[in-house]
Amino acid sequence: MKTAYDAYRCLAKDLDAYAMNPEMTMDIGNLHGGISHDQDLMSSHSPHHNRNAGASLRIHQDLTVASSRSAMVSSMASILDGAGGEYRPELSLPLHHAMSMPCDTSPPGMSGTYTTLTPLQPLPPISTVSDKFHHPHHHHHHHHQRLSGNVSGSFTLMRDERALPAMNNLYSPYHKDMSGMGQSLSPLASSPLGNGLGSIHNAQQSLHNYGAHGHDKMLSSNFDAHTAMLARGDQHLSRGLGGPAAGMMPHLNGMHHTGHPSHPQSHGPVLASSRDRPPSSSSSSVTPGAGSGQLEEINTKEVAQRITAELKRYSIPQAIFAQRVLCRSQGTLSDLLRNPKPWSKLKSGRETFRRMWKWLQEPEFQRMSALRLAESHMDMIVILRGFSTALRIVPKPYGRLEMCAVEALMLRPCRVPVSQMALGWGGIM
DNA sequence: TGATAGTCAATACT
DNA sequence: AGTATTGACTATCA
Repeated sequence: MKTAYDAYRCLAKDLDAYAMNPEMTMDIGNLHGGISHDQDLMSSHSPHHNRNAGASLRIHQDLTVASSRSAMVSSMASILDGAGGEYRPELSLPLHHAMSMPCDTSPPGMSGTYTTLTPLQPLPPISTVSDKFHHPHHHHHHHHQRLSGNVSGSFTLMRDERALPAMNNLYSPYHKDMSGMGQSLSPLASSPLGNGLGSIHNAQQSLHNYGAHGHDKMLSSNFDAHTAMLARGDQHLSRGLGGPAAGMMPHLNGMHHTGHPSHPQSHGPVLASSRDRPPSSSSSSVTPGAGSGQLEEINTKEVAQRITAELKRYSIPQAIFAQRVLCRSQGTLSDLLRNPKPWSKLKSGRETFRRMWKWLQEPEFQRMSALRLAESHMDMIVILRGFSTALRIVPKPYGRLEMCAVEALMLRPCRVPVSQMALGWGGIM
């Protein structure tokens, strides 16, 4: 805590200097100038139906009037409180654009390393997003705000989707007993999936970030681990690493247990073969081709079992999964998992099972990306001109402030040593 | 218009 | 805290 306090003192000192120096006094024109890089982004998205839009505006307003240290500091507090004061996952979804975001209607290209205070989007009808869900790789590198450009302004507010300890933070409460639960599913590293997606299933290396040794990491460690992982990016997908996460993938079409004869469970096929289909329902069902993702007949019972197992395995609450992956309520998910209807009897409800199924197929990294939304889209970086320190604001439910070295942020955003990045004080909320 | 499916939100339960 | 249950509501369809 002393370190945290020192960090605070450091910032306070900067802010004091800022307030005392007339030339550094924040001027609203510059303030807006500092943000204007992103105004097109902000205005191009509907802010309605979105409490985080309100949070963004509030930040803007708060910082606009902050002309002294106390005002600034209190603004930070209000940001933290206002943006995340209460956990409303149903409204915290769509700013996350990293890959598998089924609820996201925002245009691709917003999930850059630094995106500024972008309002959230309303949820689309479920039927409109399944394809996006299925092609998650296309939304991950764009609009990287150049910090160096922004720093020259008065100050900069950024949403930080890069640095995210998010994954670890999200899962940190859920890490208990990971080692024991790892046996519930086969840890096969490369599943010869019949749907042609097996090639991406090797790269589930990142699980170790929140696995057996992930839960007790400090924020700073999480930061580093995750950024490193993000930096590796797609390389993950082409490397057969067979890491601890290798057990994440479901077994489809009964092709499972590869290399793991000790697997205690025997799963039926997720995708029903043609002989399993009820004759009455087979007219629109096809055997899934590679990447078809839409027309396959899903073994709902099997999907339900595997989703249940995965949620248990990683201690992911139903509410989180339901909200962020399925855009459904906890009660709905619970019912679907416990009482899955046969595929042939489903109508629009098939979409929900498709989402579950697709989530099961996602590389682990993408799965977790889909689950870490709330924090990632509220993460922000505040950089004050002339300051060497940046504030990273992470509202509730993960509320905290972190201090970052601006230079480090600018130059090596994905490779900053943890020790330089996070001096934050936890437990502020 | 009634039957059915799908979902939510409240609430009970563990 | 997380999960299960349930009544109410809407949408769809015959």
